[in-house]
Amino acid sequence: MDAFYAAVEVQRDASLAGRPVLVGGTGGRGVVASASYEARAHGISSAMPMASALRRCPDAVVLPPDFERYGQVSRQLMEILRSVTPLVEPLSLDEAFCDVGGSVRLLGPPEKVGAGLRRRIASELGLPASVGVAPNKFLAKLCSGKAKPDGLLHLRVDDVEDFLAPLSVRDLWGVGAQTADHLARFGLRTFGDVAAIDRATLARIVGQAAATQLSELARGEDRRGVTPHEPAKGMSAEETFDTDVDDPEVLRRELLRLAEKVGRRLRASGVTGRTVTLKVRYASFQTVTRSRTLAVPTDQATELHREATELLDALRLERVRVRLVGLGATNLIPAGGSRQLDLLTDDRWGRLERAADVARTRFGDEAVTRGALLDPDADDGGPF
DNA sequence: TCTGGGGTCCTAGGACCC
DNA sequence: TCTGGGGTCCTAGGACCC
Repeated sequence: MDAFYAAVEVQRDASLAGRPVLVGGTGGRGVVASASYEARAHGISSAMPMASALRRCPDAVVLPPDFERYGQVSRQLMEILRSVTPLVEPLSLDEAFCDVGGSVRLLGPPEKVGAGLRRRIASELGLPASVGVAPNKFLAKLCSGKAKPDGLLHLRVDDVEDFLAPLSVRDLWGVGAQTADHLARFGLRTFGDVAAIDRATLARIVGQAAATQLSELARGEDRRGVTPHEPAKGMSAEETFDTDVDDPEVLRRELLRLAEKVGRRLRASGVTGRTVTLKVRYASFQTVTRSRTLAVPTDQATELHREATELLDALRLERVRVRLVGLGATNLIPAGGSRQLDLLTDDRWGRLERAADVARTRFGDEAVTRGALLDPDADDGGPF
């Protein structure tokens, strides 16, 4: 999808059409998550601080993100894609790979399928989309990027080499600003440069794994299949404060809120996490993580919070100013694997949190809250 | 008004095991 | 008569993607 969040907002409010629209953080430290093409004409791009964006374009309309809405539209989008093939692999809310190799006899050539999808997305969702049609995932993604905005690009096998050779290494999946600079120091600026260099030399520059990947991608080779359902590897939540925090109680309370969020999502997905990670970003922007792997995986906020606060205490912050805290769970394991343990132990926290899930599903997210999260001046930082 | 939030993957060192 | 060679897991950091 093109400028997805901004486009959804424009579709919802026609008075925004033709105007520079920015979706993103509206607080002092917000960044642009999505910018309409009118805003991009002013040099605005996503991830830019909102304040800088507004200096470039003071007339821009700034809207906070509405992820519930984007999620709804995303589900409709994926349904449209799945009407063409069950082999749909979402890459994010607004992007997916579709393997239409098996649908040719039924639906016609892939470029015709792509054009049809664009028409349906425009008429049913009222949103612009771009499509890349190519022999593999990497090339298709590359083409969809080159097709933007609101276009379709079909790359035929015979044209791959000529098409790729002059492209910047920045278009290689996995090459960002840093790696591009690094490659440039060795005279590697285009796909052609990377394709031509021998792999052992490339490995000395970017490491073994990256060398293999970049070498193949630069030649247009990508053997990855389209896989509809990859289980999540981790779940996390983090919060950047409007102003830096040096009060340990505030940090602990924020971690409790984040633990609730992560715990709920673990339970909703039916998984438990064995490794808990604390993330702290200091005012200096230096970022550290500390993690601990548990003997028994958990999906409970109380336990996530306890581990995170222990890791926090071990940092011995001494009122250092903190800009962000985050909490994550990785090493995910399907829940229920250790149900016997629940029978043997007194699982009151687990029952309590599952009951709260049910209440929140029925009565809304605000239905159940921890006492410790209600009054900033109350409590000792412990749960409830 | 300097730098969000949710992810994935890779590297590298150390512990530990056979 | 001072120390091999895997393999796996854990931890911390960093690059990158949307």
